[in-house]
Amino acid sequence: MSEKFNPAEIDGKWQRRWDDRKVAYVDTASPGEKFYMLNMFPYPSGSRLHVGHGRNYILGDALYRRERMGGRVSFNPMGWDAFGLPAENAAIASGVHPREYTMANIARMKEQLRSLGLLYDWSKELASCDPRYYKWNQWLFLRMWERGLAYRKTAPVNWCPGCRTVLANEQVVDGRCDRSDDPVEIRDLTQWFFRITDYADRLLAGLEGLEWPDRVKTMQRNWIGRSEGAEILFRVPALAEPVAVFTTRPDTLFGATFLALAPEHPAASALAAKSPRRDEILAFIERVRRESRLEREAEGAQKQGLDAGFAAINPATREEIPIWLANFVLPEYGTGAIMGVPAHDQRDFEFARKVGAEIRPVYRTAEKELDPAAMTQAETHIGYLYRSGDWDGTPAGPEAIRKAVAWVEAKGVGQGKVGYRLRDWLISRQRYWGTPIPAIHCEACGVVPVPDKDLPVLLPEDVAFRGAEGNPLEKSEAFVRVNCPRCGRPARRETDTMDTFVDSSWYYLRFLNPDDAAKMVDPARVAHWMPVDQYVGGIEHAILHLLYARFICRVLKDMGLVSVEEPFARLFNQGMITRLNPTTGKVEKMSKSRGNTVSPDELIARYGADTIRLYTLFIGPPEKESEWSEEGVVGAWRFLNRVHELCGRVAGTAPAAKTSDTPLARLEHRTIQRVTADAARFHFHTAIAALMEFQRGIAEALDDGQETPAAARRAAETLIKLLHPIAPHLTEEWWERFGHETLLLETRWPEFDPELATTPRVTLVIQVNGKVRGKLDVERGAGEQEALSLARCDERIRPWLEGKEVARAVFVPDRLLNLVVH
RNA sequence: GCCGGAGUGGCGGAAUUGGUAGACGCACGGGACUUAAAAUCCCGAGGGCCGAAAGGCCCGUGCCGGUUCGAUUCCGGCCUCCGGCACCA
Repeated sequence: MSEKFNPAEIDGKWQRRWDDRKVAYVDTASPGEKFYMLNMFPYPSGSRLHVGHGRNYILGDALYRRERMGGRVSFNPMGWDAFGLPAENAAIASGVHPREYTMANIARMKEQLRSLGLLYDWSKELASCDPRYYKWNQWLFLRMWERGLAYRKTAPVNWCPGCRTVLANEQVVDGRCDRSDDPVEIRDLTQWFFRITDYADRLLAGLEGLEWPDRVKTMQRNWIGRSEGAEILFRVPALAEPVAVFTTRPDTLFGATFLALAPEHPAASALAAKSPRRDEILAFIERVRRESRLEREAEGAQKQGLDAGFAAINPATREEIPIWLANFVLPEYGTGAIMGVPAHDQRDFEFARKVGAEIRPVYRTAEKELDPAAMTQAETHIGYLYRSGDWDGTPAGPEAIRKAVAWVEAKGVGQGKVGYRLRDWLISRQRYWGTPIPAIHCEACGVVPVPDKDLPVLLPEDVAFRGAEGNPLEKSEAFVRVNCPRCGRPARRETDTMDTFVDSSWYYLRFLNPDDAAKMVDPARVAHWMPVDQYVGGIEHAILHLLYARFICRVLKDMGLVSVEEPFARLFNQGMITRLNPTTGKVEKMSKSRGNTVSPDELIARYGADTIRLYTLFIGPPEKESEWSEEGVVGAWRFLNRVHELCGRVAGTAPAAKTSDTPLARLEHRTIQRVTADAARFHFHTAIAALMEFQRGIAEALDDGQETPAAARRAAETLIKLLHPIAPHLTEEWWERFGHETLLLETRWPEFDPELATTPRVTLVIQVNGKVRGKLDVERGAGEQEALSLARCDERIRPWLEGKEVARAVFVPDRLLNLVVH
C-alpha cells in the first residue's frame, strides 16, 4: 500500500549535507548563551561498536540537537582517549605499531559514529597520543612538580604482573588489576605521584553543589573517606622517636592495651635492629610484605601478629604496653601504627583474643560493667567512660572525643587530626604507549626537569615490540641517552610514561583551543564555556576519571588558568544495555566477550540510523539498564514509516497559518508540552510515546475529515520538529520535501500555548468512599455544586448513595469528586 | 557491616506535587486487505467471580502495619535483587 522510506538513501544524503555545511562547527571565541554538551571521549578500541555502546552517544546527540533548537550556542566536540595498553598489547601480538593500530581504529570508529547521524564539531577533534596534545601533559606535569604536586617516592605500590606495570589504587579492584584481572602484587618501587591528597577536602566539599547522580557522589565520598580523629604520640623507651598513631576514638585511650605497627613501619625495623630476636622479627616483616594485597585484605583474612618484645608508654595511663607487629595494620593509612583498644574496637578485639592481649573496658553502663573474659565482641558505643581519669562519666559520643582531643593537645602528646582513605595518585607506568614523563636522571644533579623549551619529549617511534620484555623505551638508546639540562653531562631520560587518566583529566578544556601551540588552555574561552553543562558517560568512571578530572581542574584553577573548580556541572550515567545470551540463557551485559552483541551496522543497513536511534531511546529510562530486543526494533521502524506516510499525505498542501482552537490543535500543544518536559529530563522514551499518540491523532483527524489537510500539514510540521533530535535524517528529509530551505536542525523548537495544551472538557472521576463508581464528562473548571448534582442524578452513582447520608464531599477540580457516605 | 538504587500485566515500561493503576511499545488472540503469504491497518486483553450479552462486583503496584476521604506515591517495620565500599583504626 504505502511506500516505506528508504533509509539508505536518506541517511547518506543528510550525513553528507551536515558535513558539507559544517553544521556542528562552533567558534569557541564567539559570545552568546552557551551549552557545552560532552560525551566521555572513547578509547579507540580494536573491536567494533555494538548497540550497547551507542546509547550514550545517541542520547548525547539528541540532547545536543534539542538544546541547539532551543536557541543556545551548542558545542558538542569529540576526541580520542588514544593512549593505553590494548594498543601496545596488539603491537606485541601482531607487530603493528600502536600508532598505526590506534589511528586505524579511530578512523573506523569515527565512521561508525557518523553512520548513526551523530553530529560533532570535528574541527576540534583531538587525540591524546598526538604530540600536540601530550606536550601539555608534560607541561602540566612540570608545573605540578614546581608546586610540589608531582613528586617521586619509594613506596609499596601495586604491581600488575600481567600488564607489567604499576597501577593506581583506583585501578585495583578486589586486589586484582581492573584491566587484566591478575592478582596485584605489592612491590617497593620508586614512582611518580600526584599529590591529590592535598585536595581531599576541596574534592569532598565540591560534591555538594553538583547535579550528579547520588550514587556517584556517594562513591566519591567513600573513596575520599574522610574521618576525624586524633594523632597521639606513644613514647617508646627503646627508640629516640615516639610512635604516632591515628585513631578516630581518642576517647578510648585509657583502654589502649597494646600498640600495633604495620610491618612496613620504620619503627618495626628499628626495633628489630635492637632486638635479640632480630632475625625472627625481620622474617615476619618480610613474610607479611610478600603477601599480595589480595591475601592481606581478603574478607576473613587471618590476623597475624608478632610480639616485638618492646614496650611503649600509654600517655594516659603511663603504663607500659606491648608493641606488636600486625599484618592488619595498613602501612599507607594514617600513620601506619595503631593503638589497640580491644574492648571497644572489633578488629583490636579479634587480635587480642588471638594473641592473648589484655582487654580493658573503659566504657560501662549504669547497670553493668563489661567482663573481659565473657565478652564475645567489642562494644563500640555503650554507656559512659570510667577508669579514664578526668573523663569519667562522659557518655560515649562526640563530647567524649572532644574531651580526649583537648586533653592530648594540652598534654602535648597529640592533636586532633583528619584522616583520609584517599592516597596520592600514582601516575607512572612502565609501558610505552603513553606520555613520556619529562624528567632526566643525572648522577650529579639528581632528578632534573626537562626544560619547557625541549617539550614535547617525543615518544620514539622506532622501537621493537614483538618478543620484547619490559618497557621498549628502556631499550631505545636514542631516547634514553640525553645530556643533563643542568650540568650538561651525559644522563638518562626517565622511561616511565604517564597514566592515561592524566590525558583524560583535562581534555574537556582542550576542545576549546585544540590547535593552540602556545598554551595548554585558553583562559578566556574557558571562562566562557566552562563548566561542561552536560557530561554523559558510563558509571565505570564514577571514581577514576571523574575524581582525577575534578582534581586537575582545581590544580589549573590554582594556577589561574581555569575559572571553575568543578569541570562538570551535570553528569548523566546511562544504564547498560543487556541482552539475552543464547548460550547461557541469561540476560547479561552486552559485550563482545560474552558473545551477545548486536552490531549497529547490520541494523542500520536494514532499518536505517533513525530506527536504531529511536529504538535505543525508546527502550527505557536511559539511567536504568535495559534489555535489547530484536522485535522491539521493528516497532520503531513501523512508527517511522507511519510518520513517513503521514508526511506524504499532507505534503501537497500548504500548512494552515494559525493554530485555531480545535481538538488537533490542542493535541499538538499538549504534545509540545509533554515532549519538551520529557526531553528536559532525558526521558525520550515517554516523549516518543507522546509523539506516537500525536502521529495517530493527526492521521485519524485526516481520515475522519475532522481536520483540513492544511491543519494536518501544520501539525505534521510540528511532529517532525519534535521528532528531529530522535530521528534526524527522516525529519530533515521531510522538512526539505515540505519546501523549506533551512535545515530543520536550524529551526526553533516549537512553543506551546498553555491554554491550548489543555482540553475544554475533562473526565471527572466520581468516587464513593474512595472507590471509583463512575465518570462524568464535564466542562473544565466545573464547580463542586454542579459536579455534586450531576453525580446525584447519575444512574451509576445513585445505587451507591441510596439510603445513605453523604457526610462529606472531597472535590478536586477537574479531577475527582469523592463522596463519603455512611 | 556501611552507603546508594530498584521491586508495577507474558515482557520493556507509564502514572512531574497523594487523586481514573497499566499510557506507549513488544509479544499474543481476533478481524480487514490479498489467490496466498509477507507487509500494513483496525479491534481485544491485569487476575478472579457473576452474566447469553450489555455490563457488574471483588482482588491487584515485593510483604506487614500506619496516616488519609483517597497511597505505586508519605511514614514505620521487614523481604528480595542490583551496584559501590569494606581489617581505613
